[in-house]
Amino acid sequence: MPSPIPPLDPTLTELPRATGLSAMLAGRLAASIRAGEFQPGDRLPTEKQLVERYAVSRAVVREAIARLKTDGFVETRQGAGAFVALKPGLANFRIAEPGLLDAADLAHVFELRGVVEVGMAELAAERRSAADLAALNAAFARMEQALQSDENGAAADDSFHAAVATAAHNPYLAQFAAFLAQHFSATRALTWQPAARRSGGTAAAQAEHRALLDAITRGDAQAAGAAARRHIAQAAGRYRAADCKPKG
Amino acid sequence: MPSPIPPLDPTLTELPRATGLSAMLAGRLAASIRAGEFQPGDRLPTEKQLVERYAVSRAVVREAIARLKTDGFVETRQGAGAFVALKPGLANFRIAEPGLLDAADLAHVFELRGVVEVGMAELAAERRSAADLAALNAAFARMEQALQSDENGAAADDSFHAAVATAAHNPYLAQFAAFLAQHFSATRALTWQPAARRSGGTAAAQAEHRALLDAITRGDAQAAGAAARRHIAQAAGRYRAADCKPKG
DNA sequence: TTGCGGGATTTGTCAGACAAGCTGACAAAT
DNA sequence: ATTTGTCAGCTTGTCTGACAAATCCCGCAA
Repeated sequence: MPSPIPPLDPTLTELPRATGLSAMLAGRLAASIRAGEFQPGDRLPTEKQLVERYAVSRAVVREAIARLKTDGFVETRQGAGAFVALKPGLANFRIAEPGLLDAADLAHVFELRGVVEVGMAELAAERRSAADLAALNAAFARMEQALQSDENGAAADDSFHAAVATAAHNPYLAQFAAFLAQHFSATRALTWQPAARRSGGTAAAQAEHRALLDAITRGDAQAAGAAARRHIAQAAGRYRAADCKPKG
Repeated sequence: MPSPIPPLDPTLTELPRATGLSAMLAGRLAASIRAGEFQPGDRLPTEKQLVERYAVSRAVVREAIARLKTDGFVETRQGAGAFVALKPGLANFRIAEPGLLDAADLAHVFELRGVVEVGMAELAAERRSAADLAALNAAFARMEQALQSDENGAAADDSFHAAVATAAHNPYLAQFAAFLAQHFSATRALTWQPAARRSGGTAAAQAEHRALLDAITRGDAQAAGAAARRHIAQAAGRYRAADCKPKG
């Protein structure tokens, strides 16, 4: 008889992982830049000054600076120094950790996701191949079965949205959608929780999935976009409802 | 197993823009991960092994690993080693340097930009304030003046698109649009070059700007989205035409 | 004023060392 | 036989010192 205790969920075991002095220093410097303490083009303190100021070794300082460099906040020139980038943070697009966003920011990110999903649905309707449709139908069928048998269809839900991304035939669009979706895994899990089953939320989401699938199958870009827009809006509504529930 | 990565020789450095040994090493390791030579969850070679294989110091190796860490490709655990992230490269969204994209990739990025710009235009039409409209009209007037007097209106063009982003009242959307637009500064400059003036391309772009401005002023989201879509499509067309021109 | 050293400064790289934390194996205890 | 304690070896994190390469700044000369 194996242990009656199920294995720990790896995603729940890594909370306090603010590893390292260099990460802390990088965070403080980035905060200083964001706060406007250093203007674009300004020179940062030298490594020696930072070593003395924060009482860490030069290795730590260099690692922190390197992190800011890859984040696009600073640029360094050998012999000259480290300078705040002209367009800080525009070298790559990054969003704060899922748990660190307040409600307003989350709404904005959700809206960005909606824009991308709508565009993706329209393109998917125009470009879907036979193989794309097969994948979409398979994922939909798995969600349908999960809905009937009270199983958790979150994985099938993910597969469905991934299939839409594939059908749009644009790897950058798909990668960005996956990047954004990452921040809303809790939302999708919510759709398949018992509370949502009882209130009809799960069935409503599935109806939205069906509308999207039908529009993509017909090749109706406008309808697909509208269906995606409705799906995202409803998901936002369900998320807000669940979020406010503890208050009464 | 033979080394899948050829040794690094600083004297044969291929890309002078990747300043530094650590950047080169980081690029090679990232390429290996993308190529699937290391699967998600796999352990990377230890720092000592990398030091011996590439004949660089441990500082270089550590800086390269640190870069991959902030890029979301690897995670390190003290005492255990460095591991390929479960979802490599999904910690942030990044696009290759403007000069390194081939035509197909560029088209995909352009399409992504179109999706975002359309959504942004729709939201701007719904949310624009009086101040937003004033900024839009000011930028449009500057473009109009540049068009009449044969000046370069690229800066005003940037201001106009930035004003649309502001009017959408979503900082994440605006930041992402700016991030993408970065890769197409050449396209916007193209619109205001003498060749475009003579062929009427500049005037056509201005007409598209006017349609977008009118729709946003009226608060007509659908028309604003359509105008933005047309503007991006035309810009793509102008860009392709200019790109193929040297061939004949 | 302009051009040109040349020393001082700063980042990039190297080397060695110790501390902190993990892994696996072996011995001891139940 | 299973569990627990211990330990040795390995790996990453941090510290220290040094040198090379690139840049900056200031004084000097034409």
